[in-house]
Amino acid sequence: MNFRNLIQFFRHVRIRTIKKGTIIVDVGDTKKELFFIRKGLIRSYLITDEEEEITFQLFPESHICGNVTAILFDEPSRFRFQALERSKVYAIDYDAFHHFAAQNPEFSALNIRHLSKSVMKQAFQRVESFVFLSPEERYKKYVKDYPDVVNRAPDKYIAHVLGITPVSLSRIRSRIASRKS
Amino acid sequence: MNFRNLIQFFRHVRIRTIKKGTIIVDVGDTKKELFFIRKGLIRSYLITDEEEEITFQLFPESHICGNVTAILFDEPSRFRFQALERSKVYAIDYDAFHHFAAQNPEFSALNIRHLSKSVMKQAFQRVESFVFLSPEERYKKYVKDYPDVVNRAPDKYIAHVLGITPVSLSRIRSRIASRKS
DNA sequence: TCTTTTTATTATCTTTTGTTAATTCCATCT
DNA sequence: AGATGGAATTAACAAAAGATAATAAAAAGA
Repeated sequence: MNFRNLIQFFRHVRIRTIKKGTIIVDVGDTKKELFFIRKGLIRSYLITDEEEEITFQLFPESHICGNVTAILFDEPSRFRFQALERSKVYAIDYDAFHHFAAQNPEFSALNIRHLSKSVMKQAFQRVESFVFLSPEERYKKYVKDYPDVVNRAPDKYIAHVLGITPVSLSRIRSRIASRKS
Repeated sequence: MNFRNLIQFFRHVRIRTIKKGTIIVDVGDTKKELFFIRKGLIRSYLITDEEEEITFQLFPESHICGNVTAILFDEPSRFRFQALERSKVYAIDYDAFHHFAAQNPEFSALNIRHLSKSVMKQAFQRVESFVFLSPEERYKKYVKDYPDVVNRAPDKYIAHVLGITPVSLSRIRSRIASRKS
């Protein structure tokens, strides 16, 4: 990659430091923005009619999150994305970056097809975990796959990600613990 | 689209008629093949260690199915794809088609980015249905989204797609029916 | 540090699901 | 039409999950 390209690259990728609690994508946002998480933890969630927040996903280091609804379906975001920790991310404007990456093959490792693959892989594995595993097995798999996230995010968030209630997750945990002794 | 392109197009897209019961992708297959379903119904499933078949997904008309595992992750298929009805499909060799489509912008409506989008949209919506909906609500949504599939595929397949047992699905159905009267 | 607030656990009760098996229903085949 | 096999329903029981509330523990803020 030459110097010219490097400059071009950084025109599309901004480094952002995000304070804990900051909302980086809000419900209704149409901006096609992607975030590569270098440090920190982001959660996506939506607010039900009963004003309850339901966490949909948690994104730790080296994961990609963003306004997928806008990027893929041209619809405003139904989710809100919030930093659970002080985070550092690469903020990427999808359209500009995509256009740029298409003209610069050396960005294949970062290009949009690779991004979609990683996003898709996650989505597929998640569907599989719902179809093939019980809630308890799902929790165990999550702990195995994201050991750090489990220690950094509140259980109530983890529970919703797994499709169960926080109370149920607490019971699953105590069940596992009691079986080990 | 000119005549030359049309010929090129059909070099990569084969029209296949599939007899009921035929397996079009088997466990272990590495061939990167996609199928656009023109007529019929395909199911994907895997076989557990206890020799039990668990249906993962059902694909009716105008849906796309195929060896996504091979295409996205370069891994052999863990699923088997079988025709539940006599079906007609467009069979597409992914690599060849992708290469061809990249050079022919007029195929944008059929190109691989559009295919991935549709596949992704489904995966996302499915994850959401597991996170935000109860089994009963999930079933209702499935009936709404795929009314024809519900009438054409056995309940035991639908149940696994929804992440529940056939017995539980039967109870949900009778529950809904009794509430209506 | 002490207070306040949020989160996690536990308890109680109700509802739902899983499991297994029996029974009924339905489609297919000869 | 009658027999056969698979699918759906129902039953019975155990296990798990949802809902709500009370309590304990932990985290955040002053």
